[in-house]
Amino acid sequence: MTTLLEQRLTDHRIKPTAMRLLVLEYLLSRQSALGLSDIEKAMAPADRITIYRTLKTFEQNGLVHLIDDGTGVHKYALCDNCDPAEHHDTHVHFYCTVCKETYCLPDTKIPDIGLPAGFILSEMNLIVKGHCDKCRL
Amino acid sequence: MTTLLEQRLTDHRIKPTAMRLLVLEYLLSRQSALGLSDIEKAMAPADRITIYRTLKTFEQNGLVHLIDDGTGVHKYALCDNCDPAEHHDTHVHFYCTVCKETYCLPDTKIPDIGLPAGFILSEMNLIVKGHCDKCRL
DNA sequence: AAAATATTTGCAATGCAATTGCATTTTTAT
DNA sequence: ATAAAAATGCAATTGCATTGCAAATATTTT
Ligand SMILES: [Mn+2]
Ligand SMILES: [Mn+2]
Ligand SMILES: [Zn+2]
Ligand SMILES: [Zn+2]
Repeated sequence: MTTLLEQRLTDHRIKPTAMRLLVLEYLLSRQSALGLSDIEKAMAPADRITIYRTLKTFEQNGLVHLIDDGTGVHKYALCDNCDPAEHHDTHVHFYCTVCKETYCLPDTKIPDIGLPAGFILSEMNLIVKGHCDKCRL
Repeated sequence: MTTLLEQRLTDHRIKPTAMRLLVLEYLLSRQSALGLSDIEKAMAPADRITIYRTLKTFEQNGLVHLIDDGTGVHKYALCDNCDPAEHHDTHVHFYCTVCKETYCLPDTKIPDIGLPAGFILSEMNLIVKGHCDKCRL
């Protein structure tokens, strides 16, 4: 018998170890992007480095994507439907300056940009800061 | 008598010290955004921390803006015409993966984004990666 | 099942860049 | 000239990502 969690890992060619199942389960339970320290706290007393490598494996296999939200801390969020080979997470990310949470906005795509002549685009990262829907006045 | 460099500092309520004049002059001489280490090399053997604080002062007074280009190193570039009080550098930044230089694209503004209901925008940062005009194949 | 191999994990150590504390020097005001 | 304020230089700290390596665990081969 194989659970849904296990299935999700094996679909991305990741062997389902205990740690990996726990991390995946935790990511699924949260709706915002998480930093390594966040996950570390939830997994205590599991080793930080193991979680780090777990997330790296997830990222390399298209299960999570890495978000640079400008805080200096890498955030991780589950991919919607990325290939094990290639990511295609081209959505905007939102950082709430009140609750300090980082959200994926999967339906908000980064618009095309007209670059000066001679500039060739390969990737884009758009991060928006402000107040999230839960932090209104 | 007061030089143009001195004028530019005093216009932003910054007292023109030797170090500050040198850093400003160097920023003017380069067309890409610079990291602290870049400037440090050019100012050798001047102290790194003094340069750091010089740049911080510049930034606080609207003379330079700080760019987070995703490399993990802060980059500094002269502002076009910012108030001493408030920045309004809403342009796109471009990171060339070949020459590793970061460029301001002052004429390429970040387009408006439609956020989900309840999200209030306060700032945006768009960084585009690719090949710059000097690094074509 | 036992041995050999490959993978995963845990701990220690490293590296890198931003940032701060504090004493010293320099500048400005009295 | 003296006192106050600002700028500088050095040392130290912090906070993160990242790697080396040995121990533990899982997988494959005999
Ligand atoms: Mn996302
Ligand atoms: Mn710029
Ligand atoms: Zn919020
Ligand atoms: Zn280039």
